[in-house]
Amino acid sequence: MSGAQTKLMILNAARDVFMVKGYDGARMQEIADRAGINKAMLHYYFHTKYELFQEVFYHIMDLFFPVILKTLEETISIREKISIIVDSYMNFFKQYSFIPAFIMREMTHQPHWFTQYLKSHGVNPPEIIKNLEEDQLSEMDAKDIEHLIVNILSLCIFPIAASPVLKEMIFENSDIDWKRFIDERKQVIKEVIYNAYKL
Amino acid sequence: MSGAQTKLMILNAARDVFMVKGYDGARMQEIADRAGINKAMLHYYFHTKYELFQEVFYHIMDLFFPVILKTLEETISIREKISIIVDSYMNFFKQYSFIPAFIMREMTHQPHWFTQYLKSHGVNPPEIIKNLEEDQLSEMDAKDIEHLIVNILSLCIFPIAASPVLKEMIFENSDIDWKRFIDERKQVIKEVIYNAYKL
DNA sequence: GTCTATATGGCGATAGAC
DNA sequence: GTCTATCGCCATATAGAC
Repeated sequence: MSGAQTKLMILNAARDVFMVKGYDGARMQEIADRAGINKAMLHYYFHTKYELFQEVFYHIMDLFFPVILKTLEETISIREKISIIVDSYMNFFKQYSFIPAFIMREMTHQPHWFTQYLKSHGVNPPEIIKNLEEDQLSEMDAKDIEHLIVNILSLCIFPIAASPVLKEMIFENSDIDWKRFIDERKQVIKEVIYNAYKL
Repeated sequence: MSGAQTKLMILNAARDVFMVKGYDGARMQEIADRAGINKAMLHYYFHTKYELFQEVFYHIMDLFFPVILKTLEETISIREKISIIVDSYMNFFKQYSFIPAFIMREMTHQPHWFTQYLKSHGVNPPEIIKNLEEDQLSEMDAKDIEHLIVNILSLCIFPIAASPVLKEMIFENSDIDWKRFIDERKQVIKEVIYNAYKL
């Protein structure tokens, strides 16, 4: 098998294991088994566990972020931006529901990975806030916009990150009810924000 | 020193270490050092690492939950309940800001600890939702209340859990700005919810 | 590139003297 | 109750043949 193919199989296997076990809980043996190779080969392609984790982490972030950044740059109303961003988040989480919990978990482990990634991709919240403040016509100031952004992130991300508990406690682990709930949320989040900020 | 005192010192040390490193990342040696004893003593008071972690986890939960439960049982309007619960959460997080991240982290490790704790303390969301639906006078149905509860939890918990990233990205790690932001949030969350649901 | 075998170190846990 | 010393295991990582 070619090196590139093997490397990809390792990255996929590593992603699956890190996702469930976290960095400390993951075992190189389990990653090797899942990739169908032996431990020595892991270290041939990725010298250390740390290096392997970093590659996995950045690959996941690259799935996640470009969508959001692109939306923010479009020249549309704040109401439309919110609509597109909420849809983007929720559609993305439908497919990759494990990512919010993964990021929150490893954030406490290495908070700087995440912020360094964001900065290296040009994310600059103070600038985003300033632009939004100038763009729109209502009387929101910078402080209101800070809260607006955090509110949208909270409403989109938390329910997915906490889904194991919410699903069990509220819906007694019913897949059907949970799916219905998540499908409803796109519209619910938009209505909450529009009503709250009169957009 | 008396056994009870030593045990308490171990629990405090263990809490601090588990909080930062998580279950898998925590080291019994580090806990012992922080408690000012040696490793053998840890196993004298708590037979295994797992047993020690469980005691720490339940102690933390006991700080956290009785407040919320008591509020839900009071005979007041839904608007007043929301006000008290948001205040309780945010006041609590002011002192114990590490708890949301800790719970979310160990939730993925052992989702059942958390739900079992909730159930053993009489938390029963379907019943809470039913009671709220019958209580109040507006036209909210059960589905609306499910989302209302998740929305409040999201707005209160997520910003605290994600604080390392938010603080760095939005406020460039300024303690003053972050404190101001958190102080504002109590009122912001209530206004968002009241406006969104016309309460 | 791929394998087996092994090095090396750190971990949780225990034995046993005091 | 408290200590020192150590066991036994399992983790990451490497050496070296093919």
